[in-house]
Amino acid sequence: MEFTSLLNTSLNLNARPLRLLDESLETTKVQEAESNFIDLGRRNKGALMEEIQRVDAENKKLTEILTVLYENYTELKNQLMDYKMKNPTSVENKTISRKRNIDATKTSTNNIGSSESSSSDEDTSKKPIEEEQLKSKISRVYVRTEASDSSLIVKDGYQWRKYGQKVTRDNPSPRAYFKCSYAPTCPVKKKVQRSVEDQSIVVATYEGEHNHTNPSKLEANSSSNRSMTLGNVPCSASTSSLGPRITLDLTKQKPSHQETRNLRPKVDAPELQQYFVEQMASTLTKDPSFKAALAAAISGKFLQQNNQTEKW
DNA sequence: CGCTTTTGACCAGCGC
DNA sequence: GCGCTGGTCAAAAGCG
Repeated sequence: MEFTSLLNTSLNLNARPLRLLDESLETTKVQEAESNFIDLGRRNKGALMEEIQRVDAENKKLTEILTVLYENYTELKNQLMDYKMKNPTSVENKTISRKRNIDATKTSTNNIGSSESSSSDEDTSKKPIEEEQLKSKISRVYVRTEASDSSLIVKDGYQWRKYGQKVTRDNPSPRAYFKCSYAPTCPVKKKVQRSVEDQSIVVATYEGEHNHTNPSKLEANSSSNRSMTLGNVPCSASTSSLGPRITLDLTKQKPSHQETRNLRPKVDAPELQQYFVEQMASTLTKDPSFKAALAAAISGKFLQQNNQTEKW
């Protein structure tokens, strides 16, 4: 995961120069500032450029620190996952029944950060092959939504038909049952329920594999799209009737990260890729600090361009 | 009118 | 055998 290197942490760079401009305004006569704002900018141009360079260097240092922190976090997370894989029995209740055992295993892994189900039983040799195959096709995704939003809808690009809803014992929020309705023969089912720990997180459990292509992919392919590569993560941007869309291909990673990929095999599923993309876009657009930073960056860019045009 | 959602009833597995 | 629980069915209601 090289997301940190892809993140632009320099969004606040322009905040300081703007503030510097305001401070300069206070030291000069207010009337002069109002009558000749641009002239003031010229006089402080040297100081501004120096400040920008200083902030830029500071930003690079912070980016490096952030990168190191994220690498340490990823390393720790991998070690934790590795430990869980090697000691699966430590989180299981051995006395519960086989059917309930599956649910118990799911519940035990019902934490943010473990984005998949990796249930492994001790008596695997006794189980039918079909059940094993079915279990291997169970995947889980976590969707952060508004806690007040009671609709258990997880947009993953496929068409789902709700066929039931049930209140379970271990969770006060109801569990919704969905079947894939895009193809009549598609056996995929989906269970959606809010997390017990965090009501703003919706847990979607997928069972089976789609025997058809993702409808949203067909739509995306039909529209004009252009591809680009951000670091090690290829992605593509496209426009559709629903608005601009950015797609990250999370299946392509560096060879040195094969271990990490093995720990999260379910991310290869196309519906999960779609889900992650939508979540990232949703999180970014909902974040007010991101909007503010983006606005500051854009306004700063305009200010810089104005100074350059004044210069010519 | 056809499709989707809602919701109570029903069924199967399991523990006691 | 009975009760509990999760999962599914199907009729009714809602919606475009």
